[in-house]
Amino acid sequence: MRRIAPERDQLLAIVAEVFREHGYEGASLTLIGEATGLGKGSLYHFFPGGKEEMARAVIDNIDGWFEENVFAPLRDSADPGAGIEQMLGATDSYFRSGRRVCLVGAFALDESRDLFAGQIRDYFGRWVTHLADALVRSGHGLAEATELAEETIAAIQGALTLARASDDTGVFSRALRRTRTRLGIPPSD
Amino acid sequence: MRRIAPERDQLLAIVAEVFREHGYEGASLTLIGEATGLGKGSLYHFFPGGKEEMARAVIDNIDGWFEENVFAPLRDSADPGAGIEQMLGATDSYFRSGRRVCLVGAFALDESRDLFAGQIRDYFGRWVTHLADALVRSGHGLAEATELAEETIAAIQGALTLARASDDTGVFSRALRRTRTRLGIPPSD
DNA sequence: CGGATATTGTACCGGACGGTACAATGAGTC
DNA sequence: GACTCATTGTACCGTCCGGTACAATATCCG
Repeated sequence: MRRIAPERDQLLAIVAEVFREHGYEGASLTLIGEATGLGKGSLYHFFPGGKEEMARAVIDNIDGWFEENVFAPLRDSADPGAGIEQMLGATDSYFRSGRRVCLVGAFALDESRDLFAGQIRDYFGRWVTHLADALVRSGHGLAEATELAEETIAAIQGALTLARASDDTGVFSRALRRTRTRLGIPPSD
Repeated sequence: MRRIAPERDQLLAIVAEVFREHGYEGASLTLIGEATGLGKGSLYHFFPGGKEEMARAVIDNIDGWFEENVFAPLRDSADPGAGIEQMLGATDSYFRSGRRVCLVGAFALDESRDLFAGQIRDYFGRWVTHLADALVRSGHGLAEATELAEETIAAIQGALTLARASDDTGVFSRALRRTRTRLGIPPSD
């Protein structure tokens, strides 16, 4: 019986960082090898499908993290407002207040989208849906909740782009603060 | 005396499209050659600095287009509201209602940002500044106008990401509609 | 121990990459 | 026509790309 190695998460996190910083095309196997300390032999042992499988596993891993730390609070919190606040906190810490970029968002922009279209659509779709659900449960109408949710996720993604473009994490913090206000969450600081 | 070839704009537009679709790394000289119908000889004749100079020229060209069609109306329109409406119209048509991606935004996300950091910061900085100016002239306080401007550009960028991720141009249209409402511009349709 | 299986390092593959060299062609000018 | 200079096609460069092959080594388990 084989154990599921817990280091796999750590490995995927490192690979994710390479994809995040260099994009799908820019993340060469050499870079991935250097970052992980693994040679091609090992890399292809863990990911026989090569680079594409690595990226797919990375997206799945990110998706799982969001499922657990972002979507679950939205879905399961008795108080939808508290769930939304948990989501915003998790989002802020995940993106390191805008110092980190959204890998899925970056993949969505260039041609690598074609390879991972399903996973990308899923990730954003579930984020919007779960947030909209929470908003409905906190009293909004369905149509308004859906628009508000879509607006929120777009605001986060846009703030990441702008924060990185201007090299100013303030952009991201301000975007999150505005989001809290708009969604009726009491400001955290 | 040499004429400034008017075809240069057209050439840059084609090269821009390749960068837009494939990203900086993904846009190979072969792809650029095929799209433009030019061999390497011609390409390196027009851009002795190679791919990097091509990208720089493309960003400059885009910047020029925005200067003329987006920033100028914001700056020069007697009625700031009309200027903002012109900016939104130009933005919608430039991004083809979300079918097209923002090249500068895409460059901002991956490592190619390091090469073009100045140009990227400039592009977004001027966009935000000019919009904030117009908002001040239409009666907002400076602080509020700045936040509103930053929020607007982030909303546009995020909507582009989301539209592309979900393959749904409705995302972009809805974002523009919300922006009009938030900025106090009467809806156009 | 032994044997099986998981993991690794290394050498190698064909092809594409960005870039260069340069001779041939084109077009405008006197 | 002859000179000039812009433009182009082509062949080539060294390097890195993603991927494969495979033998050597760990690791686990009986």
